[in-house]
Amino acid sequence: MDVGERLQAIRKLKGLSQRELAKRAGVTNSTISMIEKNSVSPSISSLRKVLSGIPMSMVEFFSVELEPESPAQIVYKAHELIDISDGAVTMKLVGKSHPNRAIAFLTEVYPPGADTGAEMLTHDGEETGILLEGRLELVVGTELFILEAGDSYYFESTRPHRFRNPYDQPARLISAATPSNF
Amino acid sequence: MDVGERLQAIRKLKGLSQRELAKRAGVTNSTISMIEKNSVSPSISSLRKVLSGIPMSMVEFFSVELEPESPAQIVYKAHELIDISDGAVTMKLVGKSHPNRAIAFLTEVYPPGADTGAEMLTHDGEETGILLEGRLELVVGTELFILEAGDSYYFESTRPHRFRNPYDQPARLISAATPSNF
DNA sequence: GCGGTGTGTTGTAAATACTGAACGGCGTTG
DNA sequence: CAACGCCGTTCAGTATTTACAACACACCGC
Repeated sequence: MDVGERLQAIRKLKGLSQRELAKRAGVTNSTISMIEKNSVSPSISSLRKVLSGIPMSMVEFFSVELEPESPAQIVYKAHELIDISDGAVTMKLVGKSHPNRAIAFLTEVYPPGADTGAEMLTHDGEETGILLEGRLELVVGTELFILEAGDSYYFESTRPHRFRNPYDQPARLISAATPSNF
Repeated sequence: MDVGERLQAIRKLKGLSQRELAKRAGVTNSTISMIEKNSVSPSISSLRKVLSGIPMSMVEFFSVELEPESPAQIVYKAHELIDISDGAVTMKLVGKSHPNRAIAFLTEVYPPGADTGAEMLTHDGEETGILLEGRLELVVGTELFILEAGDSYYFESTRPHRFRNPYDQPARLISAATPSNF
């Protein structure tokens, strides 16, 4: 865990010089130099000042991955999505070549009558989505919502939930959940 | 962002006294006291020493959620999304009442000529999305992609990237990123 | 060659953080 | 009520970090 190395890598990634970053951060260039050379261990307040010039949060700073990423497919045509349909509901997952994805991003179609099941779903994480067309019924906890095209939702997946399409038109939506369960 | 308050909350959560934590961490109790009272801003090295006595990483320390969750709105009508538009690009965020959301889920519109800027973006996390209509140019690292309606993408946000719409039709897409930067 | 502008590094003096040894408060035990 | 143990705070001295101002080097235009 090398603070100086991290700072230097991030600074260069942003294309900033020590002086430029120092000016934005409200510290002197020598401070940046010494931090990067690990000849000092900056105080939290001064590191935070430095990061504010990037800008970047403490959490980001300490969790940024410095190693170059492995090559993976980036763009997917519609037919390249993984079909993980469950029963009547059509679900297609974006990013098949990302085995350790953080986000499950999918397009879903609920035909008339489709349902995630009478038993409410509960799992870890958070989920969100937006309805593109049709109407859809969403139950979270004891609350029931009727979603219409353009409506969106966001809730903690630990709350019991259920999706259902009791209408006579298919409902099409795009959703995201984290952490990914697939 | 109150370092002292965080440290005290975490220490008490672990059932440690200042002296006990100090002993495990290899610092003096007065150091802990002053950090908790915010009468000093500890150096990275000493904060790291302190955290090693818990034990806890820097990332954990800065990302721990101290407040209990408040009940939040679940369903949002189209007009209830937060507008975080940046220049020409229209961006609307789902889940305004989730201040500590894990996912940034948004609808974006790139009018003709819109661009995230000549300077490539790099930040923590991963991002994904799907193009609903129009065409959009995506650059990741040294690769250039042309997205068409129905195409999707998925990549690590640490890779320099840029979105641009050089075409004469607006591009509309839905995206998800984690962790949320907003 | 020169002067100008950019880079990162390095002395020194001032500001800040850390240690070690006090202190006062609080509950328990004799 | 003393004596003890543990708690968190405070103070003075020491150690570390920071700002300011130089410095050395590289590049560019003239």
